[in-house]
Amino acid sequence: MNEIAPTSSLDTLLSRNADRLTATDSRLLKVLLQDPMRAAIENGKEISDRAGVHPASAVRLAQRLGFDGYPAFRAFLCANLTEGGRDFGTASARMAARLVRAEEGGLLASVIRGEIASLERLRLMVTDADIRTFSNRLCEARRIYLLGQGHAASLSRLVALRLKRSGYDARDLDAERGAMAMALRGLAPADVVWLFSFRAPHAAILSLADLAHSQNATVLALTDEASAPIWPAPHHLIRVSRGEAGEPQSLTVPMAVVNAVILDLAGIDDGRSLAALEEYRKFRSKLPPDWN
Amino acid sequence: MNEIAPTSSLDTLLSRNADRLTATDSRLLKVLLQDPMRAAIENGKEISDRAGVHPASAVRLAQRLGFDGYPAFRAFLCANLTEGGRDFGTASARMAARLVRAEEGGLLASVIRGEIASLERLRLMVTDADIRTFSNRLCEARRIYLLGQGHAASLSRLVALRLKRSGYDARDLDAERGAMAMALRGLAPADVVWLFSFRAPHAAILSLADLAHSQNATVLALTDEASAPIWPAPHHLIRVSRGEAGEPQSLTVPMAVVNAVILDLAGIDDGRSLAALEEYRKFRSKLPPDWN
DNA sequence: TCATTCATGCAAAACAAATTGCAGCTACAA
DNA sequence: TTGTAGCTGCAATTTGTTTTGCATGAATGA
Repeated sequence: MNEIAPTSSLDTLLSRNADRLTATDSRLLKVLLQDPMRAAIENGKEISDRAGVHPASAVRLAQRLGFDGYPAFRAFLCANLTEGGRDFGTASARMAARLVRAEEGGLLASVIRGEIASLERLRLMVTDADIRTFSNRLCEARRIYLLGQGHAASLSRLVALRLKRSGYDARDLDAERGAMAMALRGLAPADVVWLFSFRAPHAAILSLADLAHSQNATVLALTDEASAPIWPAPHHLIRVSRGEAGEPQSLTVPMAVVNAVILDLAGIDDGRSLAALEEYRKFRSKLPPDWN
Repeated sequence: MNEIAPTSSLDTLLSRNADRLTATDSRLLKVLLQDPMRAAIENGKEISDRAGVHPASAVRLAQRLGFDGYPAFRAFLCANLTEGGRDFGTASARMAARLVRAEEGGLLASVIRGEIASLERLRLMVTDADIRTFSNRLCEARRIYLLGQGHAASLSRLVALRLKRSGYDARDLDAERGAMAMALRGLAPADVVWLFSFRAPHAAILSLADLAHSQNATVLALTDEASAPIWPAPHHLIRVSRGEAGEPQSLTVPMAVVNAVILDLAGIDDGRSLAALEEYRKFRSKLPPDWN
């Protein structure tokens, strides 16, 4: 059997063989193209059942298109799907879509609308009890380790800074790349590890979750809907939506969550946060004004 | 076999059975969670091969999680993947949930209200023309240097990351602490320096403004009302209010501004941003899933 | 009208995946 | 040390999927 050039797409493949395709093939292709994602997941029998044709026809279609057999065809579909990025809503596609929509009432207004809509949705997805759980764990923690990757790293950095100013021993592990083993040396059951993940979790996140579990430390996680689950499962998880309406890259929603947690923390830690903040302010005012 | 409630997510499923899971299960789950999409496409044998365990272990994992067998588990993964991506919960369900929670004036609700109020005020303080000025300068820039201190550093980090992904030569100077002289070596009139300052400007901000002026580079600044003036004065300044109503430490408002700028940039740079984002996505999809 | 061609379904065979009993192994407790 | 429980891989079995030979029937053209 002749082999399929890895670059050729399903479209070109179909148009090249358009004349050779039969009525049954069309029925199959109709079903197949209607939901390529599903087609990539199912096997030949399921597809042909859905198309109302015999499984043998699926095999013959694959062969007519130049594949060795149905499995080879399915593999091709999968490759097209994951690489070709059918993967619903790519970053650039979403940005483009947004550019179009931004017409009405100006760009900034549209961004603001989106952020507000995302915040409104947050109200429905997270409860005060979720916030309280997080602040309780932080309050009890001996030390707090924070880790995020990519955009989430900006957030973990911010949280580390604010927790430090509130008198907590917080460490942003992203700031200690390359010396992470050193930083994590003393990870103990009394410690809390707080993970931030907004897409597929980076290996470092999973490794840290693993390590934390093995050391019996408490694991908190703040993720979005797009994020794949973290394993081992965190002890406490807040999952927010950064979706559709909002600017997908924005950290507005997760930032609102951490703001609420840090604020709640100040309410339950018997003045520890407030005292530390006050002390920090005083200390800072004594320094020459150009110090951090 | 007990059946899986259709609502339960993989997360809850895993945490519910966390204690029953074995070392082999973890190896499987690690592989599986690293690329759930791929896992949903592959069969039990392929997954277990990739995890380096016997196919039987994949079957047993599925059974331990309460499924009849591996195929049932895979079906569950697929359902999670296709539904999770889409809008879960109907509009009416969300409306109902909202009515229940609308009354309570909890902490999170008040944080959200504050953030929204701040965003509303932003609309009045900044115009699309301001945004456009920034995006124009960025678009023309040969190279973009970013600097923020304290909380603002989280923002400059985020902006640097996003500009880089949009195909611009952006450098977060905070990441190069100690080597700043090195990083700024080639600062030229064609360059843009973007400063972020939300309180009294740190000495480094002022020095950089000074240096940029002496080299005839363009200086942009994003500050808040509390910030003392930057001197020499930046060529373009956006000043936002993070005040009273909102959580004063929050970066929501300045982040909305940078989101708008980056979005506007994509609209005026003739596809440069969109092409770079697309290329980045493609490149990324070719890497093993645990790379950043 | 008849012969040829080709698409299709059927069913059997070949192949691949999933499942399960079994035995070896390890960890832990008595 | 010995026993027990439980995890794991192997291999045989069961179950499911894919492929192919064959028969049917429809369409085309001589």
